Amino acid sequence: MEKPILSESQEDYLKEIFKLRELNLNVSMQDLANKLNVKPPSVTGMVKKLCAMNLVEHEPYKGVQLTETGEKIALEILRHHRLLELYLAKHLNYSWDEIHEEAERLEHVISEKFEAAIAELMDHPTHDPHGDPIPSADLVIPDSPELAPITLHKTGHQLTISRVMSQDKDILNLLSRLELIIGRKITIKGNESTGVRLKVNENQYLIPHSIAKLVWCHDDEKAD
Amino acid sequence: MEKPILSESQEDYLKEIFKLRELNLNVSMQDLANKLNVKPPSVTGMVKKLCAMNLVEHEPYKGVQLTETGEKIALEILRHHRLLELYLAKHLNYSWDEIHEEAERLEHVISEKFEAAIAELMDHPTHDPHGDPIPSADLVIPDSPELAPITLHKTGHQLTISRVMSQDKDILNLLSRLELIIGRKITIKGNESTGVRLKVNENQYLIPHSIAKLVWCHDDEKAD
DNA sequence: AAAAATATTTAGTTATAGCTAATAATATAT
DNA sequence: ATATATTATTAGCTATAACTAAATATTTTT
Repeated sequence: MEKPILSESQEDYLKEIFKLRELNLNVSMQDLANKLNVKPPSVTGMVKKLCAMNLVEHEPYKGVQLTETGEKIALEILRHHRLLELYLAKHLNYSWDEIHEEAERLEHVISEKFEAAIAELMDHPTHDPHGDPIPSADLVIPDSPELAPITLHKTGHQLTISRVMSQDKDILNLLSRLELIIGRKITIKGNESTGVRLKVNENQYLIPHSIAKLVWCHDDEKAD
Repeated sequence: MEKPILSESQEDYLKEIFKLRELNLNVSMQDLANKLNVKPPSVTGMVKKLCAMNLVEHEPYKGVQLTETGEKIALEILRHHRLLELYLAKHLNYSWDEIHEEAERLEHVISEKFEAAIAELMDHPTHDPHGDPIPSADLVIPDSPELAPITLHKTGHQLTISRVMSQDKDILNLLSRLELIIGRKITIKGNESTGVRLKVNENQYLIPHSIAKLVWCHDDEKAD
């Protein structure tokens, strides 16, 4: 079965289904409509089309999921996106909060050649600047260390920030002003009703749970 | 007057009108249809739309031309395209014949930030790998030395290849196999009915006029 | 088990940008 | 000046991917 030619819109649907599936158990039409900024009837129409192309399967009220072919395509786009994000940051001096938008547009138009060229140039990286894993050229997602959001880690342990689950400019800006960036070592000082108290480079902050749960860390004191 | 938001298709129309205007005196609907690979009625429709947006002017049977605003946009796209071509060649190891296609897709989606970043990185270049002038950031086309196609130069004079008027893969491949590339010094040995006899690096070739007229040169023996 | 709330689909519309077939306008050649 | 050829437009169609309003199906709550 050769690779079908898809519109950018269709690629976005596949990508979103993949990303939502990683989080939730099932992906509703509503979920998709929200993420893609379209109305539910548009989703019905497109999902129907993708079903006919054997890229997704859909059981009403139970969820949408990708077929093997659909997943391959989603991973391809995700690889483009994440390679591009890293490339923009490393080679074109983009800041953390600028890379997502640009990659979002470029991911659909770069050729295999372009993909290979930047991957090569960066020595086949496995993670992008947000800590998201970059699917390999043969579309396998690399293993990541065992991660959990700050909110689920034990008080007192030293953690390494390894992934940030947001692409929102304002949130990313806030996090980088607080120095809560990939690779930074932090310690949880306390978990209060108003938020989590952190020690970061000798400073202490209280950050709300809504922010804390976006920051995923590795526990340096837990052998695994 | 702020910059209108255009579709990629509309950008392509403006770009083609600009490029054709550089060559011909007037640009017919047919010319546009040919270059853009669409049928004449599609051109009528789109030109009408662009007229309404004050980006082009059209007198039937006399030609289409860009307004000032239209030209600004065309130059912007051309700048994207040519910067990208050079960038792909210099930083991602693309060969001469591969850059055009990729740039054709990327030119519509890169941001001002991306444009500025690669321009900066390459130290604000004035010409792309085909010798085409790159409009400056404020959209002025840089001066080029006085150029003419090989077919119009004098026999015996030493010439420097400065611009190649084709984006066709096969032609570019042929030219690079003959070492007829930007910067190469050549001498015209004779002008025959079958073609032009050239000396290139100790070798001599006879190249057909159809190819010779695509290769534009500067006459090193003529002071200007 | 019925009512209410939520989720999904259907029906019909819009905009963009192409297309073909046929017509009209202009330019060129006899 | 008339006929022919060329160029351009009109009318009407197609596909994609959105949309709204209304209807239907399912799940959840009471």
